[in-house]
Amino acid sequence: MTDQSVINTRRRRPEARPSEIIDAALGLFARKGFDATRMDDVARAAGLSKGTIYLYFPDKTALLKAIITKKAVENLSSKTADILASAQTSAEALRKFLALIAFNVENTDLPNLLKLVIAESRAHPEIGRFYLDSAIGHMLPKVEHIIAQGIARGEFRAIAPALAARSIVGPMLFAALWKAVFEPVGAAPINVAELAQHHADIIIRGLAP
Amino acid sequence: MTDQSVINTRRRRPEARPSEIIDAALGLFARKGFDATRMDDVARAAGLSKGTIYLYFPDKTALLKAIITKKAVENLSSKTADILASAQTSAEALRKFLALIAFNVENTDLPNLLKLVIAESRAHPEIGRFYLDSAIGHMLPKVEHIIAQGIARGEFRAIAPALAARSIVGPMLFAALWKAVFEPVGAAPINVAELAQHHADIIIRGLAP
Amino acid sequence: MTDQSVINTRRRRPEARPSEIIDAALGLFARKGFDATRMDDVARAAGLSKGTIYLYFPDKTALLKAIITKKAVENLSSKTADILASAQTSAEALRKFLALIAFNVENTDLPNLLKLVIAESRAHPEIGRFYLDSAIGHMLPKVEHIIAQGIARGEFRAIAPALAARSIVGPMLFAALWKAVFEPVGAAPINVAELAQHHADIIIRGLAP
Amino acid sequence: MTDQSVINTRRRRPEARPSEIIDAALGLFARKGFDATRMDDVARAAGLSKGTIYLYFPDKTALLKAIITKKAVENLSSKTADILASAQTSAEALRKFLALIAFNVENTDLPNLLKLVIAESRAHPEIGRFYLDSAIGHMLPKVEHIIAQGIARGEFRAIAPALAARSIVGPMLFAALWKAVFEPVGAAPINVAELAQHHADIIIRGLAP
DNA sequence: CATGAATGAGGTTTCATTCAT
DNA sequence: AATGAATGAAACCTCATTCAT
Repeated sequence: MTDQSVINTRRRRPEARPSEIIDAALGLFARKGFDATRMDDVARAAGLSKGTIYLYFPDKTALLKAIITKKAVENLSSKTADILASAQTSAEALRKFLALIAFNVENTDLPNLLKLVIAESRAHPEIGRFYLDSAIGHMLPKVEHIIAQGIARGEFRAIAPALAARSIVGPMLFAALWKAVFEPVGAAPINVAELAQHHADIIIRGLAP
Repeated sequence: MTDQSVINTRRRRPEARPSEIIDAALGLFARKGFDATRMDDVARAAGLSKGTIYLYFPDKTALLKAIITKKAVENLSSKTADILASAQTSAEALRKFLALIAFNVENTDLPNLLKLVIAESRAHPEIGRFYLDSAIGHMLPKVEHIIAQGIARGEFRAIAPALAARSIVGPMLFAALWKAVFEPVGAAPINVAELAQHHADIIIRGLAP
Repeated sequence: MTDQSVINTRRRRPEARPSEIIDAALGLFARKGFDATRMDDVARAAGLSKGTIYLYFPDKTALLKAIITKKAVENLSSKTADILASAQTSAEALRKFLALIAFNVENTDLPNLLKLVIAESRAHPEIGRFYLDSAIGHMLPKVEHIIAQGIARGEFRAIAPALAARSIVGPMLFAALWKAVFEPVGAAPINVAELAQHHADIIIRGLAP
Repeated sequence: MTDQSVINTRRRRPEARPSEIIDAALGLFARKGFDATRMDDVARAAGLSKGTIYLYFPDKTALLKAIITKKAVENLSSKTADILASAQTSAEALRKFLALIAFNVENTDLPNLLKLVIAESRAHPEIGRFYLDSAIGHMLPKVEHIIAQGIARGEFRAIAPALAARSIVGPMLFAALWKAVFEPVGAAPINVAELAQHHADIIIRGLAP
């Protein structure tokens, strides 16, 4: 009708800017890699001009860090807690946990995020460190806790929870990288949910007293 | 001591040159990443001048491919076959296989190679494809074969070998990336051999009829 | 003589930029040759930095092509048509045409442009082709037309217009290359206007019935 | 049928080496241009190794100069003199001269040599100067002499020999460049002998008293 | 004489970052 | 706040030239 209807860049809630930029950038970084993505590409994808990005992020690396920070926390399922709490047995908790990870692997940026962290952590150690602290540092203990609880309840035999946890999440890492790295170059798609369920079967039997 | 000890690089081309360059490059690519490594760095690390590299490799990408090719094949344990053949039971084969992978993860370039493949496969899809075909395409079938054999022998219950194989190798992938990605940024070192053994325990019990 | 007089190159992009670059480049390419001219030289001559050139031309070759395109068209005397139209006789048209070419040889970039085309057409065949199509492809037919008209009018005897045309323009080519190639290395300057007039005399007599 | 029969590089008359190199180089310089020709290409074309060239020529430019020197002199028809001497009239001399040039344009390296000189004379002024002195400096005076003689004999009207000479050779220059520059990029081939003859007709009529 | 492996200076091009508007 | 023209450092790669054999 009037100018009102024109989506004016200068009028859009500017508080949302950083988030818009981050989303645009993750898409590109994940698809093309950090180095191969130009700041110009990010700007265009965010509907802004190159210079504007620098009003919100001091440099390209800061943008990468912001992405990891935001997405790692987002994926860091606040849901996890709820879902686990609702499980009646440790075996059920394990199944639900693996199903949740599988869902994230199949439906979120998690695989690409992981790939990004792996690829860039040498050049930007803080990235690796941050992901280690926030994402992994939160996940592994939860699994270890499930195991320990299962042992305490007599559901599982006495094994080392730290090692078992890695036995449990390893195949999910496998699935994530398969999706992010190998499927794009022609590997047969993997059914992550099925793998998670099958893996849970083996593990739960393997942990039985 | 004397001039004798000075290695003259203008000596006649040793057949070993390409291999020397590859080794020097893998170290740098793994430590600093492909893009962040300058051809000059590679040259210096190999004790040569920049131009000399180009006598053996047409460009930087070719060097990367050569590394993957050589190292993937090297790590592609010709030993695997022998070792597996010597196993009396499928369970033993599984243990030996995991121990072998663990050994490679702890003592060879495998983790760095893997990280390199993951990091560069988007920019250079042939790299990912090649690794998929050569390394992974050889490993997974072997594990699947062990499982299938175990089922046939009545050692294992009837499960899907393809899925079980991923349950088995997943934690080794976890270990490799832990070493290559997270230990360098401060994560606690992982005892891969122990993890492998522990994982084998769980899996073998989990597969029991 | 204050800061006012300092031209700020960070000013908003003037539409004239490409033209400024082209002019600067032609001077250098003609003086030093295409290969021997560094993009840095062009940039400095245009009062810009190296990178800026690439905002307007994708690469060095594109710059060369743009020069040829612009200058060939510029020299492609739109005037030719007018001037020829005003001639009462074919002989007069011939004289005027030769005088016009002579003027261009003495007062425009034509000789240097020609030299550039000759020098670079092997490495960049499109350059040669383009010049052939645009410059030469327009000039020769005009001359042939004058001849044909002269024959039709009975001013000239019946000869092959295509061959006669080459007899007519040849010495102008000679003059252009003399100026561009040999005068710079010490040859005695040539009076092109005089040569044109003298040549017209010979030709017109030579074509008389 | 002993080693004798084996063409041994090290045994071939080494006095001929420079000449062999020059011939190989001219072919390449003419076909690909001076800058685009690698010393390696020259070496291979001459059946030698790169280093060997440097035993005969101090650098690439020296090789270019040697080519111009040798070929300019070769084309500098010692024959010209004889042929001209045999002419009964100045008109006949003119015809013979033009026919000779046409022959050279069609059957020798002359066009490519000319193109080479034009292309390289700015970067290597001695080249241009040398060609000016030797080739052109010998040719033009001969033509001027024919004209002067014709005037003296009453065959031609009184015109300026220097200017007339340029009217005469111009179209041959045109033909040479047409062959070397424009035919390779798709121009219709020119019949040089025919042009020479036709041109001679026009000129001789044009010079008639 | 001849070789060819080795060198390293030098040029084009890219792109993160700056800054006048 | 936003723009986008301008910058210039940095990196790949080429190839004339050298020199140990």
